Amino acid sequence: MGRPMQFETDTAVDKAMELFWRQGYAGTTPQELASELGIGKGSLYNTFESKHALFMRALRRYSERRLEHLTDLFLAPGPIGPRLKEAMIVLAGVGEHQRGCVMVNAAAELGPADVDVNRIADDLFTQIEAVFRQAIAQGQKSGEFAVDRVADTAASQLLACVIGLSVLVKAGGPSERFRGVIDGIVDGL
Amino acid sequence: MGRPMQFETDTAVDKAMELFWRQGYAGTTPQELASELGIGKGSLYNTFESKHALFMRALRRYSERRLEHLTDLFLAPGPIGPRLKEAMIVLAGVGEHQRGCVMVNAAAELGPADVDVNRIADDLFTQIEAVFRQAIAQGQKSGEFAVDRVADTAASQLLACVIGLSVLVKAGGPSERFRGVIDGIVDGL
DNA sequence: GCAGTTTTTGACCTTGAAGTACAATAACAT
DNA sequence: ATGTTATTGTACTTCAAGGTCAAAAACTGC
Repeated sequence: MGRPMQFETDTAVDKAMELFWRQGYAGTTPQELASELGIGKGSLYNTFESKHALFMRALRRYSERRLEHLTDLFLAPGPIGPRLKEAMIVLAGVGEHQRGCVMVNAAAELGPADVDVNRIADDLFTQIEAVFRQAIAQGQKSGEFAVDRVADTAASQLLACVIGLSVLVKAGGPSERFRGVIDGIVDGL
Repeated sequence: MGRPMQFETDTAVDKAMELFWRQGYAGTTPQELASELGIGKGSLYNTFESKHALFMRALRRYSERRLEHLTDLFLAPGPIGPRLKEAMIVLAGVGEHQRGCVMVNAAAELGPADVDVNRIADDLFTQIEAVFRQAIAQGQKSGEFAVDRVADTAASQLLACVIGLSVLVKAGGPSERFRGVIDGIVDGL
């Protein structure tokens, strides 16, 4: 059957994601990736078609992770407000050492110039927005939130806010303030 | 006294800003810059120390522009709400062909890895936030906005929202939705 | 243990980005 | 017209990013 692979592909993708997260796409070299994954550059290109392909794979993995986490939160019992706040804190990367959100970084760095990446980012944003919308609707039904707001627009607001916070987090600043913003916006629902 | 310069430095910085805006920092080559400015690479490096220096200069110029515009809006007469909305639309680049905001792009692309750029970005964000805070306070004093919100936190919210919108604008999407978000958040003040 | 197969490795190659040097050129003062 | 000084852009250097490849290594079946 030939020589078995000396490393797990999934683990490698995770590590790559971590590096891209910290350094961005252009700021990360194949050599650095190989070192980080503990493999040779040849293996890297043998396993992943290109740096770009690996990047997209890392982004997709990130999306899955985030959506999984969101779904879990959404299924949990109890008032929805605190869970919304928690979700926003995690998504924006508040308290997570100035990394922000990989997807936001990717969207801002590559933007429309890279249609593939752009599409992945857009998908994630859209799905997060949908989860927010459901959460808001649920909170309105249970009486936790006021019903005088359009869930749709409010969800977009939350999304924009989370994305903005992730940029501010990356630029650096007190977590206190960021939590305050999240509290304020969710308490206002 | 020797030969005078054949191009205006300020105009050149403006054009460079335009290019960086569209293509990002890493995505823009010195050759492209020279072509865009209509000069040779030699002149480029003779006038600006390096690509990085030119980039920072373009970012500073962008900051000045934006703050100037904000100040103008703030000094204008009439209700503050519409002006706030207008400011947010301009800052986020709504309806401006998927470019978003250069500073947000720069902060997300280079992040904490580039302390100089990071500082410029942080400065602009802080100043925009301050203007928002003043505007909100003014609106509260005039009775246009409710007084039950802390102007400080609300300003941070607006800032986060604007930044997030600029990312969403860059990723592409209907301007309609973005205007709706802005209307919603300002009308809720 | 040998054939056949797949993976690993690091040296190697190609390309283009970033920056430098300089000869030619242009504008000024006198 | 002439000397002087600054500007210009081509050509060149350097360096590393991104990717390839041949040879060695690790496995399976016979």
